[in-house]
Amino acid sequence: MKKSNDSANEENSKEEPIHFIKNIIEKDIAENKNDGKVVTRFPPEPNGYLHIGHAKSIFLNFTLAEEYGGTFHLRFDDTNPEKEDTEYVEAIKRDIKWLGCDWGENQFFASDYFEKLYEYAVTLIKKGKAYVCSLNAEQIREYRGSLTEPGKNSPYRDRSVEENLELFQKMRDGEFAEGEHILRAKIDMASPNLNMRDPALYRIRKVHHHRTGDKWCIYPMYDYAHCTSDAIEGITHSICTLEFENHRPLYDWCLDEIGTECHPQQIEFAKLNLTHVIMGKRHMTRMVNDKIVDGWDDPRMPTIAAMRRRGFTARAIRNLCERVGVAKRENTIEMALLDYFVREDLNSIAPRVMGVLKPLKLVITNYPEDKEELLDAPNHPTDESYGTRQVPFSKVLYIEQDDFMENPPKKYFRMTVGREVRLRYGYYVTCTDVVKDDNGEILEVHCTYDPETKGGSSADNRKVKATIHWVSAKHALEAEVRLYEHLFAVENPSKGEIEENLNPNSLTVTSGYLEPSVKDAKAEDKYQFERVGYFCVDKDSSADKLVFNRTITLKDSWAKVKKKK
RNA sequence: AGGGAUAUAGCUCAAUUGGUAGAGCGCCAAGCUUUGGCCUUGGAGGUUUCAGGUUCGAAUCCUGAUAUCCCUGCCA
Repeated sequence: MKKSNDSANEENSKEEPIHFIKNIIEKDIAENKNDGKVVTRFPPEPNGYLHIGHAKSIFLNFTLAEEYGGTFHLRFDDTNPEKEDTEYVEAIKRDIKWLGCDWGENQFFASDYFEKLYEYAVTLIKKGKAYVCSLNAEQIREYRGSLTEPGKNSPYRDRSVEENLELFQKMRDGEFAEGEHILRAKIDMASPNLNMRDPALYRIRKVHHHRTGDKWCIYPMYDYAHCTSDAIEGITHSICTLEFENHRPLYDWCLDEIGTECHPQQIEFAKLNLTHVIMGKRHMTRMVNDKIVDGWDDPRMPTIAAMRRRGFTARAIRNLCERVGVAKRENTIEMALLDYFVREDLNSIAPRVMGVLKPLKLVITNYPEDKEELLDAPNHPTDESYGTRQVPFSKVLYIEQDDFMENPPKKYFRMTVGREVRLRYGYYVTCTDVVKDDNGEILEVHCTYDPETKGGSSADNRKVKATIHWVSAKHALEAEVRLYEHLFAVENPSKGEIEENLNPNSLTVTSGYLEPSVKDAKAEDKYQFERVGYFCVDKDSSADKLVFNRTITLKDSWAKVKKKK
């Protein structure tokens, strides 16, 4: 366990890491900007499940508000009814709650502001800063110009305020077909920033909205709805990802021209990427629809729901997000770092049990045929509050196939003929011989035990090199065990070739023998199967059939030694 | 007439604002251990993208290159 006797030093090391957004906020507070208040928000579009990249943004916004005595809002950015659904709203809320970020009363929807946004648009029209354009989509694209060439003005750009007002009202009233007109900002068709070339503010969509129903047939665009929603909520720091950097001038333009009292500051940071996964929503949706994975919460997915099901903890995810920091540099985090935080947290909280995944029968020849004992075993190696349990012991056990070798290499110090090893919490046993079938396959291993070593230690203090785990065959529970590896075999799966880069071993379904103490385990219960890994009860588990997910293996330095040879 | 952003260890980030670069993970060792886990200690690993310049002194300031990412939805 980690210990430090230098309290000052420990205090320092516990401080939250500083980063450029905190610097901005601290400067703002020092200058009493926004009356020294901090209001942040997480603004998901309810059109898919949240992934670990979103988690970083959620933690960032939540902890910033928490740390500076501010407020954290959850606002659904539901301005595109074609893609959005309440199913996603519920899933998103569930995930954010699980992460431990409480938005309290501050749950909002951009769709709550549609009326206000409409009024703002009228304001812009009256100021001559917005106009109804009747070009079709293709024409608008042509008029926009290109990256290297300026665009040209729409022929409808100089419509009168009165005409614009009337047309916009009619758009709202449903008098036009989709695509017939849009409302555009009047900015600068020659701007080098394409977002400023008279961007669309409203489009006609005769679609049912999951919250407003059929009340509206015009819907605001992101650039217009996001800044105004932020302003309405009194957001002080509107944090988003790098790809919105080019949108910031438009964010500011809208609020300046509308003249909102509140003008939040948009700040961009680099989103989190992870090796061995694909996080793009489109691609994840495809993997779900094409049954490459078994749903959004397939434990191999990088979604919050999947990680939860897999057995990762919110704390591990949070520690990762804090550790990787906040910066503007594009980055891809090694999965090994996530693994580290998952192991770190699980090591401290997961009760220990014994389970054998690849069973090999071990017969203790000098142990009485019908004898059974209950052996005391601590549930946690360092935290006594976890208590102890009793594990049944008998003449015939299962041990792990990997824990016996007939012809062991150097440095292998588990069981082999003639060697004494310890059965965890049990006895010292010495292997005497091996029983094989006609093909030479090992069927069972025989050994003798030393009755004087009960509990796993000897009076003469003699050393054994190895301790191996076991399960009493007679008492063992059989369970389905799902073993997971990276979904993709390569670090950076190229997005076009999902199938080609899949890891064929990403899921192995097997069975295992577990000690009886896990009989009543419930979904999401987490254990360490000693010496094997961390496991979590799956939601598919039932009293009749236990199902465990392998969250992650233990670090295995023997595997490294073996590999080097 | 293109614009915006970013470059420091394998990965992710620091560097008190001009005083010869540090941390976590990863990697390699050793110690400890009733988990080959945990824990402890040590080590390797840097032309700070490059080239000039200013300065006693540059990751930091100046000039100029280069590389990578983002932007031409009536998506967000």
